[in-house]
Amino acid sequence: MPRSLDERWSTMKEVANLAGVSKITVSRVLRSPKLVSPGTREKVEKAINQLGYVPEAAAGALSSGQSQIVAANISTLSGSIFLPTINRLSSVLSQHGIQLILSNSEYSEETEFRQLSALIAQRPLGLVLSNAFNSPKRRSMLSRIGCKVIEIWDLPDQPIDYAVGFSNFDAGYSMTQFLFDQCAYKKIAFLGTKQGFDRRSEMRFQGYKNFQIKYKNQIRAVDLNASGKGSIYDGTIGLNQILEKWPDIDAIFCSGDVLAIGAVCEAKRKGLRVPQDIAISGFGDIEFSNGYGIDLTTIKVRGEEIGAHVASIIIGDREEDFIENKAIDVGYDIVRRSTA
Amino acid sequence: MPRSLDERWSTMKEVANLAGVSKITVSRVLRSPKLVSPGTREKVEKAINQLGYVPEAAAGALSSGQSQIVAANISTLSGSIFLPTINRLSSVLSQHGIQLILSNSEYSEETEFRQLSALIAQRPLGLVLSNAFNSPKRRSMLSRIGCKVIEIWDLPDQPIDYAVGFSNFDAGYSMTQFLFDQCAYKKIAFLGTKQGFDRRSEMRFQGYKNFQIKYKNQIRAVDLNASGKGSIYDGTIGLNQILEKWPDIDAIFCSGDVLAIGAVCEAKRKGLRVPQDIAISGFGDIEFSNGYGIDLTTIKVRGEEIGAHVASIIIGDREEDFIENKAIDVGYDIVRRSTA
DNA sequence: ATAAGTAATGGTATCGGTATCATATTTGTT
DNA sequence: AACAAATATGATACCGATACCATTACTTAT
Repeated sequence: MPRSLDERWSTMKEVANLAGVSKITVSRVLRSPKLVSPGTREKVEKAINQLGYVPEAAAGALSSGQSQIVAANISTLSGSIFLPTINRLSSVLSQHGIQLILSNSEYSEETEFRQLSALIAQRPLGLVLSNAFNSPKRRSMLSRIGCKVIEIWDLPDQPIDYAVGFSNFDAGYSMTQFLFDQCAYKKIAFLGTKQGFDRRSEMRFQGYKNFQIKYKNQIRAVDLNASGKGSIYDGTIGLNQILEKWPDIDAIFCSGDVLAIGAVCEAKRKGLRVPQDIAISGFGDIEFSNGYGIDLTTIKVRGEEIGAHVASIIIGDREEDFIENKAIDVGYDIVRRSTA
Repeated sequence: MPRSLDERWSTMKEVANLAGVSKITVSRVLRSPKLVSPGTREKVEKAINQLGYVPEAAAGALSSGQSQIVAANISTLSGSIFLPTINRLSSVLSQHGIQLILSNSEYSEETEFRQLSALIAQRPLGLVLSNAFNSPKRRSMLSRIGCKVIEIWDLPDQPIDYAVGFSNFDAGYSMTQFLFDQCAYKKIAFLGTKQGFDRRSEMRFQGYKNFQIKYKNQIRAVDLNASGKGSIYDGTIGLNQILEKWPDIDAIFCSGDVLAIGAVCEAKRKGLRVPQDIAISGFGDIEFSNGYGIDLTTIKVRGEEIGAHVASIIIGDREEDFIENKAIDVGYDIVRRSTA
């Protein structure tokens, strides 16, 4: 039975005394029960239950030089794009008794550096980072950390350690190709926000551009620098800008779903039929892209899969997969719904 | 400068040697610099930078009996309802050098118990719980933990320790009253999911019921037990069930925004005008309630505020507020948009 | 029968900080 | 000038686990 507020938690020593064994035997019961004879194990387990003993992680970490902690620093929590990844990661780790420390740099490099120090102080088993575009300073800091560093959501050319994600360039290229070949839209525009802090949208634009150049199509792109948020409202603005500049386009590839949804709403408001008059596609497959009468054609990112891979890397149950290449490309899916 | 992979991180002792002082002085420079003379402090700081020293949290925690960790166990991450709270909490704590461990019970009591043990092992400064409805077993487990236990998002009758949230009962009552008095809808139905694992919806229903009884209005409620998810699809089903049972109703109060959005879409699909033919309100003010051509009338929960209060409690910068009552009611806002 | 091996357990040092108390120096008071 | 108080620093023990090596009791192989 656990103790009241002002008392201390019982220690391994106390459990050992109660069970009539030594500390180290208690430790073995908890960490490698196979080394302990069934009889002894039972005595110890009984003592543990009786005292409500919960081992102190700090002591174990200090002694073994190994914490049971994984730290994740992600650039944003609000947009909820990382949620499926975090969710899966947290759930798998939890099954292995590993805790997840989450910190959120809110797209600020300075904040990230400060937080990184705090995370290093925990001597985590692994460090998960969503901000895959590394400055040299950041790279050199991270390469010396001494735990598994896993960059997620994007595939940098040279992973610091491991990377799990997909290529935004490919995604941009594929969607353009899909619109052009599969759906037979021939005049495709790109609508995006160039956010200084998130170059992924830019990579998708490069994919679009590359396809267009390859097939000698005209590049029509509107860059919504001003807002930089990719909001629904931006989508409405963007649609109008594009129609003004190129009245003859038949499809718009938006760099994000929220933009796309804004564009769809605005198109409908103007009396345009989607996709007959204008087709619109997005990126991300956020929770609300499907339903609400929107039913967006988009690219689905395999967020959960990323989380599962990250967990595997940390737990170390599939080292063999990484002998050649420490980067895993989980790919993406083009989901055709009714807007394109 | 930090070391390469196979080396150890430098220790406080090494910093002390390099600076020509004792360990404890280094510790003071980091924890209470005011106790150290400026000259010494400078020497030590120089040594810290030179070695790239980052203190080991586990050792500090073990020695002081105080980790710099707060643990949060929330019932779900997917719905993103807790995100603003977690986000704010994490950001304030981070400024104080406190890390947030997040775990997710996925609405399973068994999982929660297992995770709670793992969290206790960290000897956290505070334990934040979203699952405010306590079984006696859970209560007795939690009351002995020995750190600040903070229940969030709801206000239990008897907080274990602290509570920050709002009354779902009041919210249900207020919205019904608002629809009845302010908006002058006289035949109001309630559409909800009774999820065995989340009794908050049920509390809102009780609020609705109480108001209706008080004003001798007929209680019209449809309970979508089957799905239990409160999905968009459930909303469409629910709307039809209600219209079938009570064709003359003029407003529906949905227990959640997603349900409400489903109901709005279905109403429009059937050619009903919202709110003229039927008014619909939700609960939660999720990110997509506003926009998408939905523009839902709903109850906005002050999630960020909850996070801020929780952080204050943990940091302990406002003990005075809690002398009388350890529960903080942050309230909620009724947001009138175009669906009611 | 003896050497070698395995299983089960324990003793002791140690991880890297902080608490506590002690000491030395400086400053302030009357 | 003498003593108290404040400031600055250090010595030592200790937090609660695990690592490492040692020990004992039994097996198994030759």
